[in-house]
Amino acid sequence: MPELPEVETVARDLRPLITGATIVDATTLWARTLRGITPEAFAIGVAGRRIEGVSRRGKQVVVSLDGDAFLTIHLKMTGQLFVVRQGALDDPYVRLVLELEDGREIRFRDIRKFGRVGLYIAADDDPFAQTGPEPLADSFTVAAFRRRIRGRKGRLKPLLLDQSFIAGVGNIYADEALWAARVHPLRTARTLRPADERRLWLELRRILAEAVIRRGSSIDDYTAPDGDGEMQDHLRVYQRSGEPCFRCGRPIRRIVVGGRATHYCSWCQRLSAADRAAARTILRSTATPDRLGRRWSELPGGEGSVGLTRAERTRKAAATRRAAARASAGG
DNA sequence: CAACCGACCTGTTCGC
DNA sequence: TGCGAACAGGTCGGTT
Repeated sequence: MPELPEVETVARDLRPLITGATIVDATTLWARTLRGITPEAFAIGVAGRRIEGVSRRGKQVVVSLDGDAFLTIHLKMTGQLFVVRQGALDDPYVRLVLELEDGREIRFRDIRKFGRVGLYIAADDDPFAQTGPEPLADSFTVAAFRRRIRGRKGRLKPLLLDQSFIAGVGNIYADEALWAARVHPLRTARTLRPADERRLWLELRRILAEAVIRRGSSIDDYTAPDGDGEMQDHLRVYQRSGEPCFRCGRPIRRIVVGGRATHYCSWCQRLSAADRAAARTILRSTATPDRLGRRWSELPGGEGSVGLTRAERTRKAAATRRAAARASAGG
């Protein structure tokens, strides 16, 4: 589930590997991977172009090419990028291959086929016209955040996930930022006081910056060309349903907001009476406390550490799969 | 503008 | 043991 820190890591890993290389051909193995262009037109469009750099905008990797062209790569949930020598082991999940002049190839691997690659030549249209500001940019000041959030009427969780509001925030870092700022995910934007706005702005940036340093969270299928991140070991609420809150020890709760799992501490993240009344249906119908189980050592009378929580088992299995994917990608 | 839904996809986990 | 349902979640298009 690549969000801003994961995509930033992929872009940084890729940059020294492919900058200066020239693309000679493209092979599309799943046509819908391409956004609004046929495999034939795409291959013609990229052939002969030199890669001038790799950057990130929101959750997309941007590969700049000569002649005012660029590629956008959205990894969505399971997309991965690898650079391997041509003739590396076959992999059934590779959807697009960019062949390089120097005998290597860039592979876009994507189990669930949600990922999309776009080619833009000579600025026909701006794919980022609707994309919100970069939360880690210097220009994203607390004043800028306040200007954007004021006048919004919705709840904070969906708002943080709205890419036209802020670019790059996904389910993991939205939950983490709200927990760190002690703001309830169902709180409405208009009820935020200046101090709440400042904490949310500060914690959002602090957590995203920390996650970039830690190379992102390697959960499920996410990995970067140079290997897994470690932010998953520093998450405070995400996927910790039923486990104790790191601040107050009460169990983390899980609700569903806008179809997405949302984790929070009902003690540390308070809701006003008005917001609670408005959110009563959500809080009641989707609450699933303790569903994922907790560490034995933390149960009353529990002794020692017997086994792993479900989240831990899942992460362990996922790490094994990622290692296998890297091996089969030849890198 | 807000909120929700189904669609897009596949692999893993869970309940029966 | 096996099978199907539920789940994971980023975004888009559509509806209320």
